[in-house]
Amino acid sequence: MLAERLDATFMALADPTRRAIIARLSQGEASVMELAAPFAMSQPAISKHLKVLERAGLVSRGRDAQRRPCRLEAAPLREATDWLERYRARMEARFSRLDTLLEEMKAKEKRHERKK
Amino acid sequence: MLAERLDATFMALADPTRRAIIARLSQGEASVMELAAPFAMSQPAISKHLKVLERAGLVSRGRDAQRRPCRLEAAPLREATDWLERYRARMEARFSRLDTLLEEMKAKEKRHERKK
DNA sequence: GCATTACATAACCATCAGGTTATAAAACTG
DNA sequence: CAGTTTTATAACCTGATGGTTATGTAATGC
Repeated sequence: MLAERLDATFMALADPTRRAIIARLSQGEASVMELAAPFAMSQPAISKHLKVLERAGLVSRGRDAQRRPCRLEAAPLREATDWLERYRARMEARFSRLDTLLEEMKAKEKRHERKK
Repeated sequence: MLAERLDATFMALADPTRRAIIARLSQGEASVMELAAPFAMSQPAISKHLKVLERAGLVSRGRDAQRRPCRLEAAPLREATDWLERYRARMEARFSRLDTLLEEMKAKEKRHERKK
């Protein structure tokens, strides 16, 4: 289901370490050691973060001798962007259609009804 | 700091109930009761979700008698989208520049170096 | 075969997220 | 003023997150 993928994707994106890993991987593959280097954090911690990213489908891994190179996957990023864009568009459409005014009128009306 | 706002925003988006609330609010303001209605969940639970959304700046609230109407805010949605787009673009640029091939060549070279 | 490198897994711990019920508070209603 | 509606807060529980250290495992190099 889409909802669960979005759960996993947004959850994965909600951590600065994981976003930094994504930023790094957007410039090309990297091994776990390479990814861990910039952080003041143990290697298992990075492995855990990678598993979270993998679970969300954001990262896939290959094999090169002992290394497990990580590659960024586009699909979940696209799904997340699509979701955001959809509701941003909907909101802005409402705004530009001046529904805001209509809405306020309706709100005042409701208030009136309740008072009656 | 930007990172903390992104933390809060993505974290807020990582829950299906909160995404449903955002979807609802993209069509106009709503009170807490109205937002709670579709869910099999207590009112305090919804209030908590709203507080999370508010902390991320995704939702702001007004006052109409006892009601606290919720309004969706565009800024954090835009920041989140921008972040996603940035790295998606970077990744796709790399792809279309055929860096993938260069990368594989470099990878093989490295493997060679290590073996030497 | 043995040591090394790169990574994964297990066990553990503290904190937080997401829900509950019960209660308080704030504003209207009659 | 008393009662109702709407929302917030407090106290509590359970399970998941994010980190640690210690250990296991798979592939390579000598």
